Amino acid sequence: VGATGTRPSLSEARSGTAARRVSPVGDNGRVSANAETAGRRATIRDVARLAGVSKSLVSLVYSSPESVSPERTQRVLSAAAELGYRPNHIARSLNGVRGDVVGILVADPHNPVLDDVVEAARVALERAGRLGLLTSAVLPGTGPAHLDRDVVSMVADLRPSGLLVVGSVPDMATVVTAVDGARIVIASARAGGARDVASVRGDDDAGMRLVVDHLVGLGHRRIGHIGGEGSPVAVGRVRAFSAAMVEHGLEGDVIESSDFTERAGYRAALALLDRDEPPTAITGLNDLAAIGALTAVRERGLGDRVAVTGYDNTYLAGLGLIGLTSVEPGNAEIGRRAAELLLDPDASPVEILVAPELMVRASSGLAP
Amino acid sequence: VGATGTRPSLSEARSGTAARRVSPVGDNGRVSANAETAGRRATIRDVARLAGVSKSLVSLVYSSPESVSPERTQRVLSAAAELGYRPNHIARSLNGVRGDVVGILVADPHNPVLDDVVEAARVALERAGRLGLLTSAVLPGTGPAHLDRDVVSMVADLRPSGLLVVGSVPDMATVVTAVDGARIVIASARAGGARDVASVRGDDDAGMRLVVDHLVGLGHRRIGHIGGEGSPVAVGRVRAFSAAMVEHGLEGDVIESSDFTERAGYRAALALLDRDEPPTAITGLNDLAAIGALTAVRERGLGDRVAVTGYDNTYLAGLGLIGLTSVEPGNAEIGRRAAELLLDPDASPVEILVAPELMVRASSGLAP
DNA sequence: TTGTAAGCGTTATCAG
DNA sequence: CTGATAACGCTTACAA
Repeated sequence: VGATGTRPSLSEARSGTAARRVSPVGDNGRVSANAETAGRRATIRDVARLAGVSKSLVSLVYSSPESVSPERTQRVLSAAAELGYRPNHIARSLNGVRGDVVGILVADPHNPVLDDVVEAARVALERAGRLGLLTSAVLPGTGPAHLDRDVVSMVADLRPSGLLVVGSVPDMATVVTAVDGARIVIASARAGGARDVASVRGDDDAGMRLVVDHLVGLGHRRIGHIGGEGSPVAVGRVRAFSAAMVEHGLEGDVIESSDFTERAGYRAALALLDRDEPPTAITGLNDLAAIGALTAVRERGLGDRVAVTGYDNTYLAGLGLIGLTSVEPGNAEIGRRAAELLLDPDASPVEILVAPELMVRASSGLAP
Repeated sequence: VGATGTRPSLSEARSGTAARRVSPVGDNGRVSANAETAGRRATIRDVARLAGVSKSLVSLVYSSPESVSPERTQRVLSAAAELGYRPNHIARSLNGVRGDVVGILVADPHNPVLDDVVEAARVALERAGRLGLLTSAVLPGTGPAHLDRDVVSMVADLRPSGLLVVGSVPDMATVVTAVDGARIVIASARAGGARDVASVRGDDDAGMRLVVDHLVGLGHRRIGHIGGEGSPVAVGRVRAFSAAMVEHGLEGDVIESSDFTERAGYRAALALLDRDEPPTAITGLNDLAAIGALTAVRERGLGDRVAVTGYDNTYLAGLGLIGLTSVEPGNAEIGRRAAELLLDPDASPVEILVAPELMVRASSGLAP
């Protein structure tokens, strides 16, 4: 999964055999307890009754197994298995317990970059035996994105032991106060004003430097950048681009783009190409804008004279028909390290930068 | 009460005074209310005290507002606002109430097609004042995808009034029994064996017919299809393709693809082009496979002789450098109608097919 | 080790 | 409309 350039699509479904039904329904003959459990989820009480122990003991088996005798533990566990019992995290959390639930709040489910981060984090959480609850924090639809406070407070009520925020969530202050007490880690975004919040993100300064070094190494001197003021990420990348250019004694030609879509990238690239001294290389703040630029460049027949680079190394960049040089920000590592930070009880609110890598493809050739 | 105006608003961080922990017992005297609420979420009791009404009345205001006098309603509401009170859905659900929560279980968060469905559904749910909780139902990582039972049972414990399953979730039987009693609607997948479950999906038969009609209309006679046995969706589309061909008195050339990635589509297309009588048009079961095919076709310089079509009309298809003719399955409508079905109390477990639309782009031209 | 009882925040019921 | 009380499933003192 997640191999660069190819990605399975929607259509694959898991055509497995219908899984064995571990049902709470009373179909396990001899137990007299089963009459009660018909039609509803088995509770701790049902388990206790079947195992012939007390309710508290059952609870103990799950919370501190070491303090219960192996024999009784076994009795409880097999009773639980027979009834298909699963602890009710909801009821548990009502008690104020910060248990094994970890909330994952993703800013934009559409964004494939965030998906990669989330996926890696979920794997890490699952390995650690935690229950990662992935939710979308942002309301879709009308107007500018805004925080879904209902969802946030619901997750908060669940008393997660930690909260992983992936991407730029609109109103972090609310989130922070809502889950008051849980550890928070932000992935793929800046911590912003939030206090005592750890964050893990890609090192955009290093990434842009990789791009510029690469292009300068190819002989390019006049290099343009399509970016702008639209978001913290965009602003950071513009700065990083300019700084990297200065390191080489060059001045970058920055053009602002209204948004960061293919179309906007296309238009911005045309504007750059129409300059008196047009750039021989164009860097995009993301892959989509860069693809728009690439389209413009190829349309003008400049495919082998003007280099184009993207950022994020989404699977778009790896498609054969596109072949866009792009910066891989290390999303999997970002996700993994964010999860580690969340799980490590004595981690401090650090800010971790993950080192990026340049994926060179056909779109960036030698300067003319 | 002394609390008036002294309680910090929610947006104001509690950075200043460290939250004093107040013993939860024995403090319900006449002590000013604000002392108690420091450091913890306001509860219905806090609101009742501040508004000078009973706990039950506060509950009533939220559950059946019409049965409470406007004056008291106002008192309660402003007290709630002052305290930053939000009902605790978790506690509510413990009680067995099927309230305004709707669970959304998405099979694969990576899949942009499902994203579109989910987005439309969330908008519809929000319009209806429901709280849509978007979660991922499938565990990432090792091996074949399998259902995250913990997440499912957690959502079930929330006692959602409805459950929207988007995409092909591995073990529907478990899901159905878990949320026993809630209405379930499946979007963008077949109901499978599940009983009494409504479903909304694209009409793939119609979609494939659109494709074949289009190609035949362009003069194509030898038409290939890249698809296979990998999933119910793939199987359905193969059948639909063959049936549509038969309608025109033609026989389709179907080639199986190991998976449905760009790379696999590329290989399959090469195999088709190497036939003794190669097809003049290639239909892919999805956009990604079709893009692989398109790459092969263009590589061989057959770009204007061999037509290629995709399915799903993902944004890949619309990119200028790709320009892939594709079937738009109406994902937004699927999501919207699924949400409607979920909300309508007397909807029956129907199976709704949404009519697709063909988006013609540069990849499908006249037959030679 | 085990059992008992209180309590988490809410809703439902029911007599005032 | 109020106030009291019992659930919901679970945890956690505290007592046996």
